Amino acid sequence: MKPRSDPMTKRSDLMPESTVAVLTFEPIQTRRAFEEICHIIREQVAAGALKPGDKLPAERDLAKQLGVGRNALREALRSLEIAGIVRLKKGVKGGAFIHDGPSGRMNQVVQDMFALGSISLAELTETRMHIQDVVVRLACVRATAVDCQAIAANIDRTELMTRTERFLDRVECSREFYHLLAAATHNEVLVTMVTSLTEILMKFVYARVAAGGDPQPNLIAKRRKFLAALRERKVEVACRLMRTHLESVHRLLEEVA
Amino acid sequence: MKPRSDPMTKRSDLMPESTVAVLTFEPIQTRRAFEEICHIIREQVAAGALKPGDKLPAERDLAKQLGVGRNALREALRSLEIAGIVRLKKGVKGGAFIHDGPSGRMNQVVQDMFALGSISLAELTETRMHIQDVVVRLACVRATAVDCQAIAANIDRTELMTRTERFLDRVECSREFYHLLAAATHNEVLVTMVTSLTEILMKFVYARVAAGGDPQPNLIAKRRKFLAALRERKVEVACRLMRTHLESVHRLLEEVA
DNA sequence: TGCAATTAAAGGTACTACCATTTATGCTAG
DNA sequence: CTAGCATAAATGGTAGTACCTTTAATTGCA
Repeated sequence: MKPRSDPMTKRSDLMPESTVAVLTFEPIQTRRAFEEICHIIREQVAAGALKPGDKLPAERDLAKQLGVGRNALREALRSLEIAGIVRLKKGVKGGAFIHDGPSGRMNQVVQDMFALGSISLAELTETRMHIQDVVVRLACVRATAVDCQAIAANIDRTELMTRTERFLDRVECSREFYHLLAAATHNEVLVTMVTSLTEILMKFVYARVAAGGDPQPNLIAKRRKFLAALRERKVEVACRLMRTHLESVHRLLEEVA
Repeated sequence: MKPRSDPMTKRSDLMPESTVAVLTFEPIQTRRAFEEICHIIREQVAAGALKPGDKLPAERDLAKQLGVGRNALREALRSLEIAGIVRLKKGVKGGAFIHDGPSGRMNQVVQDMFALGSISLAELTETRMHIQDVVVRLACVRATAVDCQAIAANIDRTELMTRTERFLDRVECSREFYHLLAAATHNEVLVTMVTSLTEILMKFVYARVAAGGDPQPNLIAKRRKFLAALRERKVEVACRLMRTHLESVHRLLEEVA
C-alpha cells in the first residue's frame, strides 16, 4: 500500500517507442487508501462475509492489519458511516458495527441534489405525484388490516393535533401518514423513495405552516375518506383522492418558493 | 471548538435542586467536529453562499479558521466528497470545489441497501416496472425530436453490438437506452431514480450475459417497435411493449439469483 | 451484597512531519 | 527570443504520536 509513485510510470524511456504504441495506457487513477479500504469492506458486505451487527476490529488494529495509517482508515470508516454501512460507537466494547440498513441516506442525497440545483421543486412534486399514484394502487391491493389500523391511528393523532392547533406536530403526522401508506405496499424500495420525496417537500410545508397557520382545513375528512377507499380497495377512488390532495398541497408549496 | 467537556454540565452542584427540576435537560448529543463542519458547509450551499465551482480554502487554512485539527476537517471534507457535495483536487490550485451535482450517489445508496439486505431483488424489479411505466407515459408526452434521435442512435449502436456479438457492450447500450428514455421525461428526479434501479439490475444482467450468451434475441426489433410507438405518442402501446419486455427481463434476473 | 471508584478499551481530536502531485516560475540552451 | 527543462511552491494524501472523552467492566471498600 505504501508505494504511491508507481515505478511503472517511469520506465517509458527504457522501452522503444514502437512497443509502447501498442499498449493503451488508460489513466490508471491512483486510488486513495481510504477508497481501497471502503472497497474492501463493501466487498465483504456484498459477499456476506460481513453481516449487520458484526463488529470490525478496532481502528488501531485494523489500520495495522491493512498496513495504513489510522487517519486513512478513519477516513474510510467515516465514508462508510456517512454511507450508512457502519455505525461507530465510542467507549470500550465500542467500534465499527455493520449497520442494519442505510435508512435515511437517500433523503440526504435528494436534499443535497436540491441544494445544489440539480433538481427543482417542480420535478420533485411531479415525481412525487406519480410515485404516490403507484403507491396508492399497490397499497389498495396489499394493505393488511394492521396497515389500515396504523393509518387510522395516525389520522386520529392528526385530528388531535388539529383540535389542539399544534400544526407543526401535525406536519409530522402527515410525514408519518405517507410513510405508513408506503409501508402498506410492502415494498421497501418504494418506501424509501416516497420517504425521500415526502421528507424534502415537508420542509416546505413546515415553513408554510410555521408562517401562515393551517392551510388544510379539511385534512382530517379527506384522510378518512381516503382510508375508507383504501379499505374497500377502491383503487381509482383512492388514487383520485390522493391526486387532488397532492395537487392542492403542491400548489401551496410552489407559492412558498 | 476545543472544549469538549462543556463546563455547563458541571454546574448542577452549584444550583439548588428545586431550580434544576424546572429545566428539561434533553440529551444534547455532543456533535462531533466533522459533523458540525459538514453542517456548516451544507448550510452555506443550501443558502446559496456556496455555489457549484466555488473553491473552499485550503485544508490547513480552513482548519485554522474553524479552530479544528486538520484531521477533523479532512473527515468532514471526505464526508462531503462521498456525498457528492465537493470534489477534491490535488496539487497547487487544487482544493475542495463545490461539485455540480451528486450524480451517481443514489446508485451507491441503492446498492448498499441491497448488499445489506434492506431491499430485495423482487422489490427492485417491481419498483422498476412501475417507475418505468411512469417514465414511458411522460416520455410519450414530452420526448422531443432530439430525444428520439438519441434513442434511435442508441438502438443502432445496440444493433451493431449484437451483430458483432459484443454482448457485454450491448448491456452498456441497454443501460444507456433506459437513461436516454428517462431523460426524455425532462425530469431529473425520475432520471436519477430510473438510473439507480437500472444500474443495479444491470449488474445481474451482466452476470447472466457473461455466462450464457444472448438472452434477448429479438431485442433490436422490440426496441425499434417501442421507439415507433414513442414517436407516434401512442402511450398505451409503448407502455405495453415496455411492460412485457421488462417482465421477460426480470424473469431472467430472478433465475440468475 | 451493593454501590462507588478505578481502570482499560476504543473512538475523537490535535499536531507534526513528510510524501505525491500539480501548477507556476525561472533559468538555460539553442 | 523561444522552447524546454529544472526548480519551487501550494495543496491534498498519509503516517505517526500523543492525549482527551466516553463507555463499560472490574475492583474494592463499606
